[in-house]
Amino acid sequence: MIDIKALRAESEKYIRGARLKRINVDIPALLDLDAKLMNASRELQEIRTAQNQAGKDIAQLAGDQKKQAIAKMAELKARAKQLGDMVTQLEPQFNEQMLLVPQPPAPEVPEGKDDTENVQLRVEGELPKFDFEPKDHVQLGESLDIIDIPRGVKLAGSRNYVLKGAGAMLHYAILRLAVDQMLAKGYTLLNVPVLVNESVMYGTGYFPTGREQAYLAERDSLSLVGTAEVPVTAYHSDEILEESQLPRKYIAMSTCFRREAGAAGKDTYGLYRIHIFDKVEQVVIGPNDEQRSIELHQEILRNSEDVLKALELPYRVVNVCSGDLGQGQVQKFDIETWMPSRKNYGETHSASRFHEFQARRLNLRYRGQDGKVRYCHTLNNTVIASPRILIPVLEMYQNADGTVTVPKALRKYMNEMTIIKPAS
RNA sequence: GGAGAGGUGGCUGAGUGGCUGAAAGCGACGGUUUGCUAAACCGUUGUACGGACUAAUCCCCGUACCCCGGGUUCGAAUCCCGGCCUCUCCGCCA
Repeated sequence: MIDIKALRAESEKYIRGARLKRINVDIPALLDLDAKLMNASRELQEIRTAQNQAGKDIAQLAGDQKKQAIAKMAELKARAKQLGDMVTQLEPQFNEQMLLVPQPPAPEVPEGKDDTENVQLRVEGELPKFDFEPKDHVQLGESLDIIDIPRGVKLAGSRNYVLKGAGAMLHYAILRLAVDQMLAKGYTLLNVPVLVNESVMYGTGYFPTGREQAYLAERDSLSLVGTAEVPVTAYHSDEILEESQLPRKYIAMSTCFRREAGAAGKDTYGLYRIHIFDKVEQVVIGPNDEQRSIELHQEILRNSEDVLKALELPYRVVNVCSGDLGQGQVQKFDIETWMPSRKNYGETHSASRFHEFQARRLNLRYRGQDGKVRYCHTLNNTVIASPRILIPVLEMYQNADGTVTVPKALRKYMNEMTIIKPAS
C-alpha cells in the first residue's frame, strides 16, 4: 500500500513507477476520488463536532430549550446521514483502487518489459562438461526409481509428482541443510499456518491481484499460501515493535501451493513448474531505512548463495528489470541455477525488498528510538525450494553409469549415503 | 459438533446510558534524592485522521477507535442483533 499523502504530493513519481512496472492503474482518477472522499469526511467531522456539543447541551437543558436542542440534533443527524452515505459509497472504491497502486521501483532497477530484459550481475561456479550423454532429471528420476510423475498425476492431476526413496530423502536433506545454515546465522525458525485468512493475503500483496494464483478454501474464507513469506511477514501484523528488536530475522519451511493459472503449456516438463512444493523462506522485518534495507537485501541474497555454494552448484544472480517486478517490490534479485537439461540457468530463488509496501497493508510498525511510530520495511528470499532444486542437483551430480553422487553437504542428512543407484 | 463463560489501553483490571479516551495497580519513560544500584517520592505515558499554526511529522483544537459490522437513543465501552475470536466442560479425533 502506498501512503496517500505521498501519492498526493508526488503523483508523477507513482504514475511513472506504474508505467515502468507495466501495471495499469488510473492514479488521477484515484486522486479525484480521494479529494471527494476527503471533502465529505471533513464536513462529516464538523457535523460530528456540532452533534457532540448538542449532546452535551441537551444533558444540561430542560423544557423548551431542550426541545429546541433535540430538534437541532435531528437536523444534524440528517445531514450526517447524507455525508455518511457518501463516505460509505466512496470509501470502498477508494480502498479498492489504493490496493492496486504499485510501489515504484528503486533507481538501480533496470528498465525493461519482462524477464528477457533482466540484467546479469555475476556468475558463480563452473558449468559442467559431460564426457557422456547426460540425462535430464526426469530420466534420472525414473531410472533410479526416485521420482514418480505418472502416479503423482494420478493422485492430483497435472504438475504433480511423487518423490520416492532416495529422491524423497534428498528433498528433505536439502531442506534440512538450508534450515541448519540459516539457524547458524541466527535466524529464528518458525512453523506457520499455510492456510490463512484473506487479510493476510491482502496484507502481503498477493491479493487482490494474485487471487487467480491461489487455491481457495472458500467455505472457510481461507487461502492456501504460495509461500511461507505470507504468514511469516504477517506474523507481527497489527503490532508495534521496538526499534531495538529490529531487524527480526525469520525462516520458515512450508509447503507452497500454486495454481499456475495462465501458465498452461509453459514448463510442463518435469519438476520445474509444479503445483505443490516445499520451501525454506527467509523473511526480514527491518527499520524504515532505505540504506539498511539495501544492506539486508544483500545479506539475504548471500544467505541463499551460501546454500548453493554448499551444494556446489553453478548459478548466476540477475537484477530483475522493472517490468518483471511484482506490485510491491522495490527491487528484486533472482538467483538462477544452472540446469543442464534446459541448457540454461533457471530461477531457483527470488530476493525482494518492499520498503513499507507490505508493512502498511499489514499495519506492521515499530517505535523508533525517538519515540515515533513508523512502518517497518520487509524483505524476503528463498533459502531453498525443492523439488525444483533437485533438477540441477540430479543433473549436475549424475555419473556416466546412470548413478547420482550425493553432494557432500547432504550426506549427513541422508544416513551417509554417497551414491544413488537403481534399486536392484 | 453440543453446553457455558468472556473479549476494555504495553499488561492486570474497574466501569451497565451523558461528569469515561476511559478509575486503580503494574510496567515503561523523565525528574528529585543517592558512593553505585535498589527503594521512596513527583511527573509523563495509546493510535489514526482532519484543522489551525509552523522550520517542524513538537505543541494547540477537533474527529474516530473500549474485538468487527449493523441497530435502538437527543446521546452507547455501557442496551439489542449478526459475525469473528478466546477460555472451560462434554463428544470426536491425527
